Amino acid sequence: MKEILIIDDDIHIGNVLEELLTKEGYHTTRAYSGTEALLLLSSLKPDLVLLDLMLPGLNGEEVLPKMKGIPVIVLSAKIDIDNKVDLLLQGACDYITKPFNTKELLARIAVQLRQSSNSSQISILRFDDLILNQNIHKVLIGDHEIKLTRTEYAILKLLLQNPTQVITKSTLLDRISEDTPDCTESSLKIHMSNLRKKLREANNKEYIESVWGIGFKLI
Amino acid sequence: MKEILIIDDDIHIGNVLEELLTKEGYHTTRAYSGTEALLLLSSLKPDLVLLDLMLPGLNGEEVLPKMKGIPVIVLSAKIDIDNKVDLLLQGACDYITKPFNTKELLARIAVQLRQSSNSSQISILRFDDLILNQNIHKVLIGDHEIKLTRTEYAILKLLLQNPTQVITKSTLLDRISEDTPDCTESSLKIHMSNLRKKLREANNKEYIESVWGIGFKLI
DNA sequence: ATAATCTTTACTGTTTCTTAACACTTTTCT
DNA sequence: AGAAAAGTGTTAAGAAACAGTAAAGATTAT
Repeated sequence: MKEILIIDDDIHIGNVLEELLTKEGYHTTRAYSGTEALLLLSSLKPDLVLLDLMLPGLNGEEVLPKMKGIPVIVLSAKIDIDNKVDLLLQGACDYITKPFNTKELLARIAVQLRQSSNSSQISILRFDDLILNQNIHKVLIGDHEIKLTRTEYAILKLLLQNPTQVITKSTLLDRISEDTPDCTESSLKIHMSNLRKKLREANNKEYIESVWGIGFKLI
Repeated sequence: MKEILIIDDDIHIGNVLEELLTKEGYHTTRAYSGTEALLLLSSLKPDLVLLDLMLPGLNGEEVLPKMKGIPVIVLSAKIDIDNKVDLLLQGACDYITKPFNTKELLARIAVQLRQSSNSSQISILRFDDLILNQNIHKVLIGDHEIKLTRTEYAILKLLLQNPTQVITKSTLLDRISEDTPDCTESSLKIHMSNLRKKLREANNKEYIESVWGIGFKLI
């Protein structure tokens, strides 16, 4: 889920933004001053920043240069063109004047996130000491590589994407159908067995539990 | 020098834009219709496109999806928010309403060019002792030149752009479809074989590994 | 028109998938 | 409670899918 940092000292506008973005499926964090934003920045690694200009402490113009590598959309009531231009040249990715239209704001956020996601994201799934690296398409336990077939990999990936949740056999079949179109319940059973065997051989440990009559889950 | 393609049927506005951008140090090319723009697109490879919406022939909305990979700023007198939002979601990077402020236009152009140059427009790709120079369109191992066909070059380039990552056959086909429109999985196999052979002959070394059922990656 | 390149066809060997068979466990039915 | 039914876990083996290469015909560029 994409993380958006909202930097605005106006509680009301912040609330509106937070609700809007949450509804849209983003995760949000609030900062009420420039200094607070900078503190948050190191721990939280937001995918995008919404920056109000009029801030207590450090103002927006001073905060902007610190946001290297993260797309920043400036929100402000200021409508001075020169000011707008300066901000854009200093590193802001976009500029929206208040009051803003919510649809447009969401669209501009989507544009920025689209652009930043183009530049190679790493996707690694973990569970306990099990690591699945989707970029290089490898599974590791500790530093031991586990060689999986396409179907086994797809099954494990799905389980790792929903850790501790029970995945029903039918959703499993559904979701791996792209990789293995004519896998049935009876063949799934075999894949499961083979997958467990490989994991067991690597670590002498059980990772996958069966839920009787329903499906499987990680333990 | 950055190349900007101006797509606008209004001679006057086009002239203004051209003068403005030229003064600013850009090189510009004009297109007066959507169809003309598409024709130009293949030969000219602009760094950015300024797109007017009201065009004879293909209109702006129809042209937009064809501009994959090139940042597009839409210029228009239309101020309908929904329309604006649609365009942004369809792939436009920014939207400026006419009449526009020239400083702001220049700033927004600078932002887009800055962003696209950040996202890896490196013209020399390396992997181990393999060097692919996009400027002179050549591949070297050490100082030995490897003569590749267009398709082989496109395949190797894509692999080099994502070193150690697994590239699926389908994305491979997608991304080289510009160079080789009707390449299928079975012909890809042959290109792969030929490419490997050439690399092997040059260095007696394997660079490309197959990931069974998925695709390929550099090792 | 000639050469280069791309796709198709054909064939071999390998990997992976599914089916079938069987032992075993849990649930359900009477 | 005991038997039948349904579910699970493994093994082994044939079927299907995939990878790699060569050669020939089709297409494209020069």
